[in-house]
Amino acid sequence: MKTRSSKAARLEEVARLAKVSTATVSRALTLPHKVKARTLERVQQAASTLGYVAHGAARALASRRTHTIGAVVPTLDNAIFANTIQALQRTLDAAGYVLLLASHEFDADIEARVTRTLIERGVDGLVLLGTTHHPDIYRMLESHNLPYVLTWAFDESGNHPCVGFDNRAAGLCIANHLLDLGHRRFAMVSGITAHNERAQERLAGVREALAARGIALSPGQVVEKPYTHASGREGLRAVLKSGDSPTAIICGNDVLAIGAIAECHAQGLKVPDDVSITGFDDMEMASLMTPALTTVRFPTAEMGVYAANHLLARLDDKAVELRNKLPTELIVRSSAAAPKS
Amino acid sequence: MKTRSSKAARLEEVARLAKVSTATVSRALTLPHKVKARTLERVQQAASTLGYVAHGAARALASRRTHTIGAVVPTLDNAIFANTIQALQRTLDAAGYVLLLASHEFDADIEARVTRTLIERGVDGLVLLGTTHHPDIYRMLESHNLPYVLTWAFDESGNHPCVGFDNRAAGLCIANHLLDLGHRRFAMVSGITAHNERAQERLAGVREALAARGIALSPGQVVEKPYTHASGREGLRAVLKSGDSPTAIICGNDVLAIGAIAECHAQGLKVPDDVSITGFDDMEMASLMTPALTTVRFPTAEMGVYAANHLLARLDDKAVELRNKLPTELIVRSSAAAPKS
DNA sequence: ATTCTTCGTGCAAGCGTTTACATCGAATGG
DNA sequence: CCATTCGATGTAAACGCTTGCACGAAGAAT
Repeated sequence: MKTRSSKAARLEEVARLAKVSTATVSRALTLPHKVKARTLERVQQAASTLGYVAHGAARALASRRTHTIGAVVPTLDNAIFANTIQALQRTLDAAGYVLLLASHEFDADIEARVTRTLIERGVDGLVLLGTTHHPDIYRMLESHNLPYVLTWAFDESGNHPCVGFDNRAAGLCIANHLLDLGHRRFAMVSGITAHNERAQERLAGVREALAARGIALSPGQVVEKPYTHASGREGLRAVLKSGDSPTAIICGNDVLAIGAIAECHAQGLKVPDDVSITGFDDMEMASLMTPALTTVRFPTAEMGVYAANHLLARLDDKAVELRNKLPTELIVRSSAAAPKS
Repeated sequence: MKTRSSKAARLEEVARLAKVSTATVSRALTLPHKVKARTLERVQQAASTLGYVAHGAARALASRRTHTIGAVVPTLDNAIFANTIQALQRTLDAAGYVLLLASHEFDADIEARVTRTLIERGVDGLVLLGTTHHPDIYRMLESHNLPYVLTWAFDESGNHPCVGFDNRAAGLCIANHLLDLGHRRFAMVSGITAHNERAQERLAGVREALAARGIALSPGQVVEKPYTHASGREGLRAVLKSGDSPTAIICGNDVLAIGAIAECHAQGLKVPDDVSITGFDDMEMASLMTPALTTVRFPTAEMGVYAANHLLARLDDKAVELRNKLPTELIVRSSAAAPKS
């Protein structure tokens, strides 16, 4: 390997040029109020003429702080996660922190491995997604005494700091909306519920609302699919084939719903005339399509901001609330209407 | 601040437990073939019982390698960038590298600042987007002798390693397609061209194709807008208002095109019957909407993979091609058709 | 004027690894 | 059987910064 950083200036050289000790340079750069104005100026001058850039590893080793926050997400391919990460990154940046990012494509073992890698690379805090995680992850967080926050999650046990939504309430809400429109024959294209309490809760909420009106979802009326457009199409075909010809199809998120609507169009079905379709999340796309999607809005960017602020506060030893449940909101658009006849 | 990592085991403790020196433990963990099988086993056993996790900063300081790659992108809110980043992250992870991510929301000064932050935090290589960057950025790359690669860019000067597409050819291609369909009255809702050679090239390509058939784009027929859905709607209104009632509107990317189509629907205009609309990028959404979007496909995930492999190869001192132009492809769908009358 | 603070700075000891170099025993070749 | 090489391990010096402590000067209090 080539010798790197061959020309990069070190603290010592800045010190020499400014005619002070390395300690003073260090202080001038990180605690400017601790040095005399004149000295500060000399140091800044020297640093800038040498193009000095601090050596993060050395700094981290000595100070035991990396000013880095790690985030582990399933994927960035879903715009809704990307949205949260974008807000997270922006908030961290404003506070002088940097984002170390990893994804695991919904695989718990990969998640454990990449989380370990992040901890190893050195993070001051960690943002996780969901409440269900490999036990190794919690063990590592524990033994490193690492601040963390779970997002897209509301931990009922109260053991973990978290920020999320009430997915069950969201499920209830959308199902009630469809019931109120007059629907009685339902199907659901859910996300994969295994190891995903968000999907579980949404489904449970839907079931609860239907049960309250004496309607049950038979196994054939629920299919589980990964959160992709293609799966939305497949899911729609599957529930249609199952025979009960539902008038309303509740999709596990907007991505599935968009796929489902595309498949309806491909099959010559009109939405919402022939069938009503709903989603969850309210991604930006939801309002732009034709028909515009009826869905439940989750303030995802706000969640990223909250996660960042939560960690920043704890790193500053400020008090913070342990858990935060952000409000969701039913967004009525045109993809769901009263059933015909 | 609380004492962190209080319980985290260090190399020395592993060494003591395994009854070897710290040097041997270090070697066992990073160069397993350098130690005897029996010793290796003892060390691994000790490391695992102590739950040892290496201290990245110390490792980085001593070895002068962080196994971290930085990426600076405009935003993750655009799915098309998220897509590249996802592929980048996945490829890096497979090679044992981690991704440090920053975004700048299309602001050159912020870009310079966050890039500096990434270098400071310690990266072995850097992925940048586009060819136009703050001079400070190139200066820092230079003085730190840092491998980097420009993405979404093809640097004609040949001074920078890069991977990208021929945006001008893409512009030519889509314009010719519309000309071949019989369109003669055009408008373009372009991205902001200042500091963005991708947008510039697309526009230039369109102009070139039109010019070849004796058509010019007047100032009123070109509006520049940020890459957001809302801007797509505004852009559409603007070009419609300009008076020439174009039969074909070329949008600077799919996001603008999606916004433009939504606005057409809102105004009661049929696409493609009343007006043809095209995009660039071929995001997944493009094929799912109604009407499906005619656009130019850019292999964005592939670009992320290439960027990762390029840097990994250079970090291994392997030879790599300096520049790579990935192929683009016209995707004909239903949002563009022959003009009526 | 004398003592007590406070302020600005320097000295030097780490921070937890990696990695030349040294060492030593065993294997190989003559 | 000795000389040479080699492989496995240990010793200890970096790596570039932060920070507790010490120190002297200057201002405040008595």
